[in-house]
Amino acid sequence: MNKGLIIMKKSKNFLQTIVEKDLQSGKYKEIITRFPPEPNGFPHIGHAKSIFINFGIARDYNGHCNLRMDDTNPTKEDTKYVEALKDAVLWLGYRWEGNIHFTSDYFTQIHEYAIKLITMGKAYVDSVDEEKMRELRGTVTEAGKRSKYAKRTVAENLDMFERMRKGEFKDGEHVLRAKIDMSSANMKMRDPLMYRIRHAEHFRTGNKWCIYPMYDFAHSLSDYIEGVSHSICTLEFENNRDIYNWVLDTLDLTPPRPYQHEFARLGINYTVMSKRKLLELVKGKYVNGWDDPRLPTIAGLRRKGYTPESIVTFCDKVGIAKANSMVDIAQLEFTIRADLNTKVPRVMCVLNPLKITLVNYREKGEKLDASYYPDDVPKKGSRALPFSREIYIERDDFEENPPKGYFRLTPEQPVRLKHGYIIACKEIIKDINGCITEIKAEYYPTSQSGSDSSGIKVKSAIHWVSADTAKRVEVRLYDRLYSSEIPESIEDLNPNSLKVITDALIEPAVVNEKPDERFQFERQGYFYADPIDYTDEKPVYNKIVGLKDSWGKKTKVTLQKSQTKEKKEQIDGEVVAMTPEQEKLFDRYKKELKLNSEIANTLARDADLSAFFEMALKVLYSPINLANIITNEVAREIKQSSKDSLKFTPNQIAELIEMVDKATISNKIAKQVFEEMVTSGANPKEIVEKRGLLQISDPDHIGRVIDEVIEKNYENLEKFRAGNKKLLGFFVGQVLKATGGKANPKLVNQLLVQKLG
RNA sequence: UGGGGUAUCGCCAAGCGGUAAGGCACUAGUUUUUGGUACUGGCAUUCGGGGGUUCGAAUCCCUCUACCCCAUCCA
Repeated sequence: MNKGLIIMKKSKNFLQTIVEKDLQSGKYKEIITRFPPEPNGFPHIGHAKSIFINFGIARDYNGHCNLRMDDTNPTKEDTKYVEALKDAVLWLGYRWEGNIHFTSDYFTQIHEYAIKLITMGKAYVDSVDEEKMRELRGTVTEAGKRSKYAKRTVAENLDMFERMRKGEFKDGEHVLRAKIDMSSANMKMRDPLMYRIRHAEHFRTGNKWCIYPMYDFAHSLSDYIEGVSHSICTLEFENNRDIYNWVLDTLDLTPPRPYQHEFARLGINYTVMSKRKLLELVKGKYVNGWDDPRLPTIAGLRRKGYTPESIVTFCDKVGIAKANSMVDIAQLEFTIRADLNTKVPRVMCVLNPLKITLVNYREKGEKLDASYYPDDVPKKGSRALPFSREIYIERDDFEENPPKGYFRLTPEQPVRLKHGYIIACKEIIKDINGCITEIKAEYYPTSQSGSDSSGIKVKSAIHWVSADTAKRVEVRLYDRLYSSEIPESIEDLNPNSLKVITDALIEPAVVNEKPDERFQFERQGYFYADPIDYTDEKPVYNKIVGLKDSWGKKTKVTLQKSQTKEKKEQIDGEVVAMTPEQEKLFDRYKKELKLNSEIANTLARDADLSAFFEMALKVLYSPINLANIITNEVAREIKQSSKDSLKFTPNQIAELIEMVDKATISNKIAKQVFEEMVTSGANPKEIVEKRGLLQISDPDHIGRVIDEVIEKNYENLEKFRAGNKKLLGFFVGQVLKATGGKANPKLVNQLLVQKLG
């Protein structure tokens, strides 16, 4: 892997956090991940993200990553896709551990696990048809029902399952289902299918099996069999996590076992990523095959000229999180530009030629020495660049009636030929239609690049080729595939996504010397010698990406974005009404105990909470403080664990609040103490005593600490005095930190305000 | 509609009670024989909305809203 270029992000993503925690706690001694695609389509940049995550985490934490083909559906999968998947991983620079794995390698073991589940009474053979099954499954709001076949005995199930395996039944006649819960709120848990009959030839196991395990069953077990520690997948599998856990838990396997974690899949605007849509584009010949450079497939990106490093960098830069997101294609384009900028030679190629005759130049040409790299790219190399009386420049680089701010050649404005001379326009030749066919110009003999003594100032240097030696080449200009940011259908395709120029003119060294396969065509963009269609007779270059073009942007009609970001008015929904009992409680809390409405409301609506509160209140009559901590802190713990497993009691909470009331400890400390009560179940007073958490309310003491803090943070003091009042919080924090959180924060605040003035 | 998720700048994304990181995009300027690159500066008084707790809240509590996923014998 190219070490120098890729600078990885500093901040950790949530998966790395999980992995580190698991490593630290000793849950796993090695991190094992896997990249588990189904070989039923060509990998795209979304797969690259998954590859980056799985292989990347394995590498970062000295573990390993398996490449596993999830081949449980013989009717869809094919070996040609496994080759494409292998290529993608390798090309991106990753190596998998050992051989490639296949879920089909585990069919025998998975089958045994299925039998075990049947024996445990946790799985059964169902024999209803598809339609009936759907009906029985219920809906998201209504519970489902089990079919009558769920009552089959273990022996019967064993027998039926064996007959399924032996091929005694036709497709769809029977299935094996896990016996979980037909009324589960999670639809995925309503007795999910484990096995179905498929009399089809599998590309690896041939006709050995006619029953195949379903994803949920096979995937969890394959992960387990491979010793995977972190099973990382995309968000849409969140609901499947319950089955994943169910399978591994009920089988009671020897630990350690894998756990599933989900991240958001990659979305990029102006393109599509779904297998279905990609297939449609290829099948419908909207593009030229899976490696069409306009496609976001790995093969396409690769053929277009993207480097693997740039794609890995891109994956790293967009980050890994759980929010559905749509990354701007500009981000990808930036990454490849940044990569290529420091790597590839600059050459000149004229896409749309305009002939220039240098009327004062001699008949015989000359060779100019031209570096392949600009000064800011630390690479060496140059070529002899032919120059002659007749040259071609880009049609865009001449304007008869230039707009304001135009830097290139005009009747009045001279321009430099990159690596060559300065020229000035003398005469414009037009055809009968008024179309410019040629420019007669003069060159300044003393203006040669590198030894210019002409003293002429030009606004820009343009690219060109010498007419006698230029080579004709094909250039394929690619633009984004879709013209709409979030494409819906074929109608959104960009009709100009491919523009082929068959007669571009390139300087000869590019095809003769072939200094590289990727180039920057000076002032235009990065190009790649097409790996398939390129021949010495007919060189073909693909446009990888254009250069940033701030002139083009300026001249284009500025498409205005409505910058009036009017805040959308948010309509609040109805809050569920209180029951009469709750209402009564609410009134008492509010009127009698003087709690504020919000606290009273929360308390009154939650029976567990109010019960806890009432008990604490009997011990200590300090309704407001008690209610506050109970609704804001205790509530969380009550919600998480069932009431009885709480490690602390209402008595202890009362005890804690008593200390707050007496100003023995501050609110801040009270929260700290509470945290410890939650985990250890110790008595609050003991905690305070043991850890010496008594509040410091001595102004002199605090004052001394403040002075120290101010001294250490002189810069911030300046800023504060200059008007950055937010910094007060910073100072309070520092003082509190210095006293181990024990200083009385109110006092700290007061004193700080005085001292900072 | 039940369940599971997610909301921090135009687009990504850190942040885990104490000064709202960073990148892309945008923008202004410097350098430049690429209108490129590089460099410098500007880009969130505010974290989906509203309340509450706290000396102090993007972070804790309550509540509402929006979006995504789940009712394939696909993965």
